[in-house]
Amino acid sequence: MQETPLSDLIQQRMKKLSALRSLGIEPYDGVFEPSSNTEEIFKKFGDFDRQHLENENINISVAGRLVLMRDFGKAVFAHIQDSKGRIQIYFRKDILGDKFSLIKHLDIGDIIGVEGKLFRTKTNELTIEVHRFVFLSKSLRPLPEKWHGLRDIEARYRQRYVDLIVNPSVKETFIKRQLIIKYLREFLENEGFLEVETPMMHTIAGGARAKPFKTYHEALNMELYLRIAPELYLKRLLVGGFERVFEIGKSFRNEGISTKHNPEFTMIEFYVAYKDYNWLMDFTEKLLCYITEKVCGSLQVKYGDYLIDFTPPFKRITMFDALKQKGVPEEVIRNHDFALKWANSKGIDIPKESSLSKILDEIFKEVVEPDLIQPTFIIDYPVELSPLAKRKRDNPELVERFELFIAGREIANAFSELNDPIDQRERFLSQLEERLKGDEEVPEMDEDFIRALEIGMPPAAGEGIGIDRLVMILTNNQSIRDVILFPLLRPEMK
RNA sequence: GGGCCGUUAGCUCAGCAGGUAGAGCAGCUGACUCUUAAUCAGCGGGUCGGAGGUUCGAAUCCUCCACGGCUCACCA
Repeated sequence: MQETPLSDLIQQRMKKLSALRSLGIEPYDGVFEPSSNTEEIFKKFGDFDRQHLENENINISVAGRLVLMRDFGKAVFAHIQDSKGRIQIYFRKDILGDKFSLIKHLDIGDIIGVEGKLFRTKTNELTIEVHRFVFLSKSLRPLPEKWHGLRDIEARYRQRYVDLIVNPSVKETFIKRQLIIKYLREFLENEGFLEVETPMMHTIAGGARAKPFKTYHEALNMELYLRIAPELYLKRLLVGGFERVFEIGKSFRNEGISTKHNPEFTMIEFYVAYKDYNWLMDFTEKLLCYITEKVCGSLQVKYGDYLIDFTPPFKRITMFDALKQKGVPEEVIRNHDFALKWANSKGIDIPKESSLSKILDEIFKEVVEPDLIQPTFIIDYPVELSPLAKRKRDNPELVERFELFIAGREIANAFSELNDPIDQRERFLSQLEERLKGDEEVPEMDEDFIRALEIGMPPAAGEGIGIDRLVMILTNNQSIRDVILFPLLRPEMK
């Protein structure tokens, strides 16, 4: 980090720091164990009226950051903030005596401990009358303004610590994020799933189609990739005899950054033996209802201008029917040349040499996806788009796969897992042809995964859910960066 | 990567027919023992993101660069 030249404001604070030291007070060495926190205080004493508090004579201590101060000369009102909230504190000269003069060395942002009597002011605010206070950490850098807070988006991401101090809704979002993951885990554990950890460093970046990050292991003299998905390892565990497994963790994709994409993102994948994608759709509804109800207290959730309704059952429609409903003609769905012509006529960009399935996928993204606001399962995708999914018995050109869309975004992707090793090898091989044509997003052949399938994997259903995107919806945030504590940014210029 | 927009005091923002920088909050000094965006009086604070250019003169106009935002492209 570069050294910022010391501004006047910082120098002022340095002076106060040395003034305290010359008085024998070490502002970083204070020892203080609060007896309570702001949440407890309001929970316990929030209902006590003035007289009741007076009669009880409640002595209490809290620690936190000074966030507001109103100086009246011989009395000072302030608010301190701890992890749970804020409470007003009241310093009086006639109570604190000599120590009262130390208040002039206090700054907004300092962390202090206070002990004293709980009372209510004339305006009826629950307040601590300070009998003793301790410096715990002197703040040398001024915090943003009390009224507008920190607005600058770049500063909010770079200095998330400041953002968290001054913008309460940010803290709420991340508390909710943790709850979402907690209830997700709880639901799966109650359903008999085992949580596992599989490698994040892969020798072959498989399980999805994406450009990986490369890294290097010195001792093994070997190039490695950060995983783009945990899928192939989790399925190895099905082979090994675990029947219900899940993993919550980061995956990494070396692609563009947007309000919906961060290079590292959190995903859950879970796998269930002896079930198929139909079972999984019901299960997904239950899972999302459980989380939404617990975290939001309702199945209806406001997201931007929308009211998302998680009440099951969610709409289910095949990919082709969804296209037809949007006015895509039958012959376009069946015929490559018609499809290409139709896409071009609608101004949809189609990469060169795209197959019919790819063209339909592009049309789908353009025409159908943005309108999938309420939770909707799109089912039965072309086999070519889904190299790890099991074919439908009655139509081998399609696979037993669904994607769940909410608010126009893909939230989950799931399928009945392909467990035929010969079919799997053939699908990898046909993908490899694309790789030879220069598509570096196509993974290399994973021979060990094929070997595992050859040992035998039970029929199973598996699903991946983008946690960040789910958190966005349940916390009403429009950018993925607002649900990731430290989103990736270029380094600061000096 | 393309297009559009932004970057001015610690923070939030004005100022942009080109004339040499302002407010509020925060800070400092003073007054005030029930305020809560406390109030009142006074004071200090800026390489106007960086580098070039045009001009007698640039925060303001032009070019390039950096960082960010939105958007498009990319994205199983």
